[in-house]
Amino acid sequence: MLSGRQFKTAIYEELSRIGKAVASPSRLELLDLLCQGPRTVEELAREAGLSVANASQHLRTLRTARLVEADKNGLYVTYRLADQQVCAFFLALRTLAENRLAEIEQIVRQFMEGREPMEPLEKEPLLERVRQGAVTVLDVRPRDEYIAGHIPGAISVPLKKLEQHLADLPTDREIVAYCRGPYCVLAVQAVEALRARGFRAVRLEDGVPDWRRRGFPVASGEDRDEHQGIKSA
Amino acid sequence: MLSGRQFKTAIYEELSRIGKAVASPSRLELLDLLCQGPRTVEELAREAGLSVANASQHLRTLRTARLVEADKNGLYVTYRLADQQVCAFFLALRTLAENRLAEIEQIVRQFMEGREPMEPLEKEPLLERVRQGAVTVLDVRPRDEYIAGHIPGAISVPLKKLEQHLADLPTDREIVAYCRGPYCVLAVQAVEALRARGFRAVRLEDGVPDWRRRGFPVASGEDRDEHQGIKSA
DNA sequence: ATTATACTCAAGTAATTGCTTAATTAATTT
DNA sequence: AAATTAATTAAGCAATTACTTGAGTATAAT
Repeated sequence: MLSGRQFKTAIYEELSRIGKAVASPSRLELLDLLCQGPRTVEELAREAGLSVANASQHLRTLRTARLVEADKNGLYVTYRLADQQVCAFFLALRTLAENRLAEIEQIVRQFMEGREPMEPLEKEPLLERVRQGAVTVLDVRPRDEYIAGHIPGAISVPLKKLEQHLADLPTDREIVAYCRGPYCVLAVQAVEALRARGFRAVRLEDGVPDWRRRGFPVASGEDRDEHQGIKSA
Repeated sequence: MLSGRQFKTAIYEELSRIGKAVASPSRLELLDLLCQGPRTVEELAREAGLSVANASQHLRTLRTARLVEADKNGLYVTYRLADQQVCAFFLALRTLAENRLAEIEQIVRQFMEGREPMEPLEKEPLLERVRQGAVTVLDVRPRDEYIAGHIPGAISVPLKKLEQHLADLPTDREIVAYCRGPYCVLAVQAVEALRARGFRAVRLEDGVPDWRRRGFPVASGEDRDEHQGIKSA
């Protein structure tokens, strides 16, 4: 028979499993990456700047908290979020941090200083134009992440392959680049590269998880070449 | 100038401040209590079963993460959530844990075993009856928490004073008791006491934060004696 | 079979965290 | 002024956590 105190202790102990899982910067980065789609240990480790052994251990921690799941195909172990709710929770944590910790805005400002402003003055109109397909939308993440989920109508142009696709991009039309979310630097670099070559480009801070949270539809799979008349390889 | 890696490291470091804050069972219990309303250090320590010094330290940690704020009136320091969003975040964490960690359900089952079932078979109809005022609703938390926020129409009968109010309670009408939420034992004890005395009583698992999350209105301040014709002291 | 690859596990260590006790500060009461 | 109360802080210790290195396992390629 459990006493009231024992009961509460046991319950909060369980709740803290989730808390402990998100108490590490590395694990938060891994979760953020997994919000983009499933990945192998090696890829996650590389993206997050961790040793493979270290990433593996962090992933085990996340798995014990039941936030992620893994399965093995051949040599590779692919990790993925155990549930979309985990992504929603990550976004809730991120948003809470953004609202409560002024330091975050400061870090972003510090990173952006010296660069030209690349977000449009007003965010809502941009979202509306993206939603209506009134602009050319570039998904500059690695191809796998695009396939796992992307903004409908967006074309996949991984940052690394941007050079090869410059000829296909419109010079007269506004280009909107997005990547994983507000703290991903891929779209920032894409916009810089595009502007340096004379394109009209802006960055959308939202990633697919943010887009989904707004209630907007998400497409998945390969893109079909009907979009904006561009083939991406 | 911040490199991409430095930027990410700094950002995830910040995000982890929130994670670290909720990585401890004691701090989660304190947050849960603060979701009910502002409290002094001593009260929080007593409710959470912590020494005052220990509670004070945990509260400092929560304050460094900007999740709570404190101000001093005379000898007393009153802590409160820095924002309602913090309560929403706590609920999100709790719900995620409930969905992902089967152990929680097991702990609840273990606690409830041997007791008569006190939740109604269907939860939605109960909520509807509570909302319509079709039942007598008892708030069995300490009076301060009732004043900070309660279900409209509920009357304040702190568990400790339940005995004194038995005469005022209806014997023919269903009584619904609620407290802080699903892991608070006050309403469980209240229902047991009421049933032992022949009342028809059920427990509502929701606390005020859960109720608010459903989008239902929350009342605050002293109750007026028009409700159910009962005066509570 | 041997080698290579992707990943996990174990051991070791440095750093951090959690809790206690005791001292200290700040405001109030006597 | 002295004593009391609420809360914070400091010191100290045990427990936990984070990361590295090196070994071990499972699968695939040669």
